[in-house]
Amino acid sequence: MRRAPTALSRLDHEREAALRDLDPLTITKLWDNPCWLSFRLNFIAFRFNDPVYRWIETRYGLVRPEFVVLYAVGLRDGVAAKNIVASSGLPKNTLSRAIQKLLTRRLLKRETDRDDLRSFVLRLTTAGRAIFEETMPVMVQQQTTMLEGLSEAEQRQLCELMDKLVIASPTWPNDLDNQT
Amino acid sequence: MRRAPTALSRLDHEREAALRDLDPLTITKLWDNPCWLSFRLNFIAFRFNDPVYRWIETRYGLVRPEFVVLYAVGLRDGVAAKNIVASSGLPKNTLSRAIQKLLTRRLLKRETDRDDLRSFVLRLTTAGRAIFEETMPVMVQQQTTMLEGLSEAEQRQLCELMDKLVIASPTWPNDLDNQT
DNA sequence: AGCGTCAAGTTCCATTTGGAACTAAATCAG
DNA sequence: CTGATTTAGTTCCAAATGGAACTTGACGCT
Repeated sequence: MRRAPTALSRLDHEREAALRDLDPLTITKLWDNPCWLSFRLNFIAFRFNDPVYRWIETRYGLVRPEFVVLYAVGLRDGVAAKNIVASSGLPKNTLSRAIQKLLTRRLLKRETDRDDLRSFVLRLTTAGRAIFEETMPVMVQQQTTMLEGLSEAEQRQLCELMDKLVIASPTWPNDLDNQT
Repeated sequence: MRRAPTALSRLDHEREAALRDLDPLTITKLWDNPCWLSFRLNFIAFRFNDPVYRWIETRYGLVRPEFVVLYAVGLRDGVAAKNIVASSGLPKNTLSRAIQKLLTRRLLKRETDRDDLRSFVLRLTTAGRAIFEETMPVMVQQQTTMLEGLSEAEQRQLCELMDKLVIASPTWPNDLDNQT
C-alpha cells in the first residue's frame, strides 16, 4: 500500500529503528514526501530552536527577536538593524521593537552612523556581552549533541553542502508570483 | 582583525564570490559563528518557506498553519491533529484553529475515530486535494532550484546526512532547563 | 541646486499567536 | 471496578506579529 520512497536516502537499517520513535506522519514526511529538503530543514531547525529559545526566554526574559539581535551584535560589533533584517529574515518592525527593548534594558547601546544619519551602529553593553558569552556554550552544546551521531568527516560534509546552498541562495527567487 | 573561521567548511573560492552578494552579517554568521548548523538550517529553511508560503497565501488564502494541515493530510490520509502537532512542532491550538478553518472552507472533512472517541480522522475533500496537487509541483520546483548547484551525489549525501539527524532526534533534549 | 525615488527605522493597528485552563475520553493503579 | 492521571482537542485572552503608512535622510538625475 505504501508508495515508493520519494526521498533520496535509503538508510534501511536505521529506518526500521526510527519507525518506533517517530510519529507515523513524521515517517511519511521523511520518506514518502517529494519535498524532502523542506521537511528535514524545518524539522531539524525546530529541534534546535525550540529548546534553545525557550531556555533563553525563561532564563533571561529575552524573546526570540530580542535574542536574535543580541546574538547578531555579539558576533559582529557595530552592525545596523538592516543587516540583522537581511540575515535573519525577521520583519524590520519586529527587530526595531527588539532593539528598543534591549536599549531600555541596557543590554545594547547605539550611536548614529556618521556616514548615514538614518542608520545606527549597534554595540553590546557589558551586561549584554555577559549574556552573549553565557549563552554561546549552551547553544554550542546543543549543536554538539545534535551532531553526535555524525563522524567528523560527515559533519564537515554537511557544513560544506549547506554552504553551497547558502552561497547559491542569492540566485533563488524571492517570489513565486510570476509563475502560473 | 578577523577571528579564525569557526565553521567546518573551507570553500575558499566560492566564498570570495559570496562576499559580494550576501550581507556582511550573513558572512559573519556563516564563517565566524560557532553555531554554524543553526544558522545554515534557519537561513536555508527561510529561503524555502518564505516564497512558498507567501505564494500559497496570496493564491489560495491559506495561511501557514492551514497549509501545514492540508499538506500533511494530503501526504497521509486519515491522520489526526496530534500527528500534525508531533511532526510540525506548531502548538495544538493553532492547528485546531487551522483545521476548523479548513473544515468551514470544505477543503477538509473529518470523522470521529472509532478507536478513540477523543480523536478525529482527517481527510481532504476533492477541493482540498486539488490544491494539494496544484501546490506540490510548485514546491518541488522551488526545491529543485535550490538544489541546482549540487550534483546528484551531493544531493543524496545531504539527504542522508539530514536523515541521520532526524533519526537521532528522539535522543536530543527537549529542554535545557536542568543544565546550569 | 532642486526634485523624484529609494532606504533606514519607527509607529499604528488589525490579526495571529500560543500559554493556560478547560472538557471529555482513555488509560493506569490498586 | 473506581478514582487518579494522561491525552485529544477546544476555548479564552493577553501579548506578539507583521503589513502598511510614515518620517527623515541619502542618492540619483537633469
